[in-house]
Amino acid sequence: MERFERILDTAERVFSEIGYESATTNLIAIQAGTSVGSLYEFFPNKAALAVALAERYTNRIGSLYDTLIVDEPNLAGPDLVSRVVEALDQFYREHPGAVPLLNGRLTSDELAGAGAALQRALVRRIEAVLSGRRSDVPGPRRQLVSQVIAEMTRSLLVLADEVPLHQRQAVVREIEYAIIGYLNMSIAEPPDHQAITAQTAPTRSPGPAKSLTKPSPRSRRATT
Amino acid sequence: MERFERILDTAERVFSEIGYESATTNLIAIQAGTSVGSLYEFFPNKAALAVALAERYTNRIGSLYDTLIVDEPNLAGPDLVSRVVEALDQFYREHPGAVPLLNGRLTSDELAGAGAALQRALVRRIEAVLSGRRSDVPGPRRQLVSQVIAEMTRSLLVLADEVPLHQRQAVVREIEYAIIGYLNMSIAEPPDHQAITAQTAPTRSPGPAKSLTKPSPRSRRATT
DNA sequence: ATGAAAGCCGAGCGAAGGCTCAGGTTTCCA
DNA sequence: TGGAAACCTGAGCCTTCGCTCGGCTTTCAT
Repeated sequence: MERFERILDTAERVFSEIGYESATTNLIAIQAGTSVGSLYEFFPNKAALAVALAERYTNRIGSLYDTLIVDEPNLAGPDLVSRVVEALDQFYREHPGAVPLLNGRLTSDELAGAGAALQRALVRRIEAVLSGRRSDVPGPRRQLVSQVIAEMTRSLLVLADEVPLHQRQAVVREIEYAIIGYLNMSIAEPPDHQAITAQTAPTRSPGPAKSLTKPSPRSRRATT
Repeated sequence: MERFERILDTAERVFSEIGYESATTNLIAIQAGTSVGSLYEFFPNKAALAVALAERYTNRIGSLYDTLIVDEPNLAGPDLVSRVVEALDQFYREHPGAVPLLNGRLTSDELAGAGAALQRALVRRIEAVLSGRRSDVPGPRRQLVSQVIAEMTRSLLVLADEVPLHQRQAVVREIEYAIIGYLNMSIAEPPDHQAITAQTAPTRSPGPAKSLTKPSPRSRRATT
């Protein structure tokens, strides 16, 4: 195996085991069966290790999306959401180091940028799907909705990752409900042919805002 | 002003300006018009500053929730969501330091615990509201749903905080749609009288999973 | 006025760890 | 086999803070 790859894989393991901050370049080098000196032949500094890792993850996740999204232009929305969310969950299960690295649980500097890059890449892909399927929704709004979906997915997958293992699948399912529910609420099919023409954010239109989720009268408690 | 308070307020400002990691205890002391020595009279170490700050924020946000939630047992769901989300948004606008401090954009150790404590407190409150209003939903599921709502709120408020100022309000509105949409999807009123009796997670029930969000046939693109 | 107790100060100690570079080892051609 | 170029090594340099502590200043009772 190439030295470069071996160092990077070791860094992945060490970071995921003890965290980026606690990991020392010396430890990574030794665990990789080499020395700090050699490590610094390949990586100009410690952060570069994390950045390289983040890029590797980002590329893989990007491909994942492309496989799932581009290849299935006819899949129903909810099914597509399920697929993508479950694939991402699987990816994070297989690469536990990716969660803290890409989702900012570590100090700022160049690392924050790596996580942000992944988010941007995903937002772009979600936006592409939305454009293809819901051209009735104005562009700027599609972008906003894509950002929100990407963020919901990211943060709820982190939650799934933190929750006890036997609850993980349940949380993942909730992510799907959350995304579908949000889509229904925010860019529901126009009531009549093409009613929605508002700009970025329809001042109050999308949600009928009926007293959904309100208790049925009979079950209301006598509080007071 | 008490020395203790002045130091804490200065720490709040310095942390929010240059971040927890970059902030040195010397700088905080000097900016507070005192010396490191005195700072360490009040706080046993640097982390204690952040923890004290986090506790102050947590208490205030807790009260905020209580004011909004406990006092309004009859408000319709969507209106309650609006209120809470907008109040939280306002709080974060007024206390920019609270966002990174409570939402983990900083290194682990005792700080992670502070953010987690806030989340737990909020989950508990959301769960209380849900219990009062939707006693038809099984307890464990209410807890899961509460966790998801708390997490959505947290992460999307962070997004609102990162987005250009003129988009902030739009993102906040999306948070409301997301929560309402999720509630509709995950714990919709039982179709008939009380159909849902499943345990933690109804294997596939909540979402009708019809092809919502699918394009109307006419607008489907010709992507091969 | 005086002494001592309480409070405050900040130079600098010590630990941690990222990174360097002088020297050692290996490779490989002649 | 000689030798030199390429490669590898890790002891330790050097910087950066968190935190301490010996001494200075203020306060206040006598």
